Amino acid sequence: MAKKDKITDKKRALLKATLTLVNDHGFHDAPMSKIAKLAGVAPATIYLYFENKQDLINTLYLEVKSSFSVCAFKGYNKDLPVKKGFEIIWYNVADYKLNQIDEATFLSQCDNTPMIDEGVRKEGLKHLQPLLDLWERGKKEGIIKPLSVFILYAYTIYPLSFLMAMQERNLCGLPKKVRDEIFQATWDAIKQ
Amino acid sequence: MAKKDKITDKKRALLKATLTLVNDHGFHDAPMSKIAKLAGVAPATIYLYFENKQDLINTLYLEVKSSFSVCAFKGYNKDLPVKKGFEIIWYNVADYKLNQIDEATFLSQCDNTPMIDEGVRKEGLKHLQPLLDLWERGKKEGIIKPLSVFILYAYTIYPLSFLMAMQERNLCGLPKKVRDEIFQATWDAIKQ
DNA sequence: CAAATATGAATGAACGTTCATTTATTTTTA
DNA sequence: TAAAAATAAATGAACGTTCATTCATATTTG
Repeated sequence: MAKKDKITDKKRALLKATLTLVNDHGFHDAPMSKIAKLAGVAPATIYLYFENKQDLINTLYLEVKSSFSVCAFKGYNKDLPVKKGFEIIWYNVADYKLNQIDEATFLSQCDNTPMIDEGVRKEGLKHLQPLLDLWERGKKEGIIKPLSVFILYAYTIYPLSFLMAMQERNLCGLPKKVRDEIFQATWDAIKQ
Repeated sequence: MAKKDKITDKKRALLKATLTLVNDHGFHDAPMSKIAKLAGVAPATIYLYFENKQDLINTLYLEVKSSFSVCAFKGYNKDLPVKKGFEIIWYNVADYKLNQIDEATFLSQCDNTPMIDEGVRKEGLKHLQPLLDLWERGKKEGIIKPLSVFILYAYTIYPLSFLMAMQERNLCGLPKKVRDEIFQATWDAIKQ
């Protein structure tokens, strides 16, 4: 294995370990010592790859947010009809939230605590632009209600976070048939 | 002032201080020393009213959750027609989330981090029973889609948490007219 | 005055971070 | 190419600080 790859490997192991521990116990109950141990590395080694704990968390946040966006827009292009395009993105997001549970749980936690620096959080929002554009087009074409993007987001993407958490606690299963019902509810909420 | 009331006062001050500090910095960045100082009390005094920090947090959670429920069902009774009853509850919840911001923010944080013991969290859910009963009746009468309570919750109550957070960050205003639009989206999502 | 209430200082454990070394790898030299 | 030198990567122990909690003492109350 080339030298460059090895470096990346250790960094990745640290990010993964942080994800796991923060999910299980929260930011401040995920001590650097445990992160290091789980990543198979000495505590001091973390500081070769990250400035400090906050930098580690911020980096992880942007990394995960970015991978989320890549998934969200797989198979999507802006020339598709509004409903079809929305359907593709929505199911992508649903798949992500229900399969990449660790990553999705981490993002939920970040969105609801003062864990992430506000600037970094803004940075992570940029990835969603294609969806905002799609909504804008849908409104112009009279297909989607003239609601703000925040409301559209609150009713199409955000509920999935809740359902993911419920599934994770074994309170609620979400097979394909149910996901289709959920999509219908989503569409009913935002369609004109 | 009677003795009993004084005790209650100090306890209340401690709970309020905890709420504020946890909202601003998160559970583990809200040290007992600062909680005590903000409540105008010596650190040791906390332990006269609470077993330990986790007990303080759990108590606060149940307290807030309970006051939330009281608000949610104000003016509601189970003999109202399904849509009317739902409308009353929904607007109550919306008012709570948009006015009692500190309490609502705290609950959001609790719902998305491992801050609260799982047992205590289950305890806090019981208060919502009248809404679950209303949904059940709505389904029987063919007014509401036959979805699980989790999905109904995800599409009617949960989005308000997101919109509250956005309003709090000054990213989005929510005047009466917009709240009415949001209610319409909610109803479209769950109505048969 | 005795019981209840409250205190501030003290305690030990745990934390993030640093630092003097060691170990591994790469480059230079003969 | 093989030994020597230089550099990079990684380490574990140690530091100063902060934390939740306790305790001996003081104040308030009935």
